[in-house]
Amino acid sequence: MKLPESAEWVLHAAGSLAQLEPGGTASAARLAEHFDLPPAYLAKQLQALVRAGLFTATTGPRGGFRLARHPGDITLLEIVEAIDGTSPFYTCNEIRQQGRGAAPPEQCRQMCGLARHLHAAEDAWRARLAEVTLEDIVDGLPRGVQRRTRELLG
Amino acid sequence: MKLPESAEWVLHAAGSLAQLEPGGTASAARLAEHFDLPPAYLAKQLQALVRAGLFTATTGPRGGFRLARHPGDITLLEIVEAIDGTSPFYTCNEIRQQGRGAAPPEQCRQMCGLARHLHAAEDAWRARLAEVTLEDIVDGLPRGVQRRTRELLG
DNA sequence: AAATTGCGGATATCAAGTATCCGCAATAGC
DNA sequence: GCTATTGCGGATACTTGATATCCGCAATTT
Ligand code: SF4
Ligand code: SF4
Repeated sequence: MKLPESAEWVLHAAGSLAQLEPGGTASAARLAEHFDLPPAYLAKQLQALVRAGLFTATTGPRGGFRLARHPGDITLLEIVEAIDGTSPFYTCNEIRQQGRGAAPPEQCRQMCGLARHLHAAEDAWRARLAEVTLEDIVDGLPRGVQRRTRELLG
Repeated sequence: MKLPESAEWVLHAAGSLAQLEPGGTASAARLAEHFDLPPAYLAKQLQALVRAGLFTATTGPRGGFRLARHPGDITLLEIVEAIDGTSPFYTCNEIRQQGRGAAPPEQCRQMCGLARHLHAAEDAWRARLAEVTLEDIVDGLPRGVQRRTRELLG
């Protein structure tokens, strides 16, 4: 039950892009250097954000990644799910219908309390992440950080 | 980002014990048979609940596991954490302080927005699971299930 | 004493995340 | 056009944690 470390990476990458002037672009190599991360692997993870429609990529010199939408329109949940997927933490394998204590199917029409509560908890997690946008993150930055990011990355 | 399958197993095992008469006991072998699960591995996972203080184990014939507390006093969160641990989904590795864009330490006194929101989401998940007890689960069972569980497991 | 059961350790297997490399296509600048 | 830069996808290792089994030992019931 852990987010892949690459989730942290892309969250920071997205946060950095959001600090640039609108439409600002940074290459995978530049971002890897900025955070001291393995360039090849980071590049591969960033591609997942492109597939998810959060980043736009351009090839060639002066190319790289930029946000596909306004920072206020990209939530942390979208970024996390682009890397980690949308499959639930808890998957009910209907073990109550197997083995000696197998319950008859007519008792399994609806999800039991276990599965319901586990999914509800998961929804609470997702809902909380869906409330926060990249713009919120940038706005919460300490004074001077954004200027520095632009200097180094821009 | 997935709960181990064994979490599902012990949740069902705990739920089954909660359906027995107070203090009711079932061996690992019996529970494995009940749900058609690998006996050796299930036994090992059940031991983790004993270490967590949720189950009490007795050796010898007619021995096995029973709830250490009243079902109304055992939450789903405790069961999940006994298996999955309490370490956070998101661990901040302070990557903002590494690489070319390393931020000066005086800007890193407090947790940034990223880490704060990720942790808040996690807390929402935990809080939701902490609200539900085994008693709630048993109470929500369809009519007749508890009687059947007692017959088969008791 | 014998059978049952939990406990801890050692070990093997499997899946997912981490990490690298390659060839290819697209683009910018000359 | 030529070249350098950059993203893209596939193939391939490596590492880690979860799954799974087995063993000897201790405790308890009969
Ligand atoms: S529906 Fe509920 S009782 Fe049935 S297997 Fe899923 S979690 Fe268990
Ligand atoms: S505190 Fe925030 S900015 Fe710093 S490394 Fe952690 S998540 Fe990133």
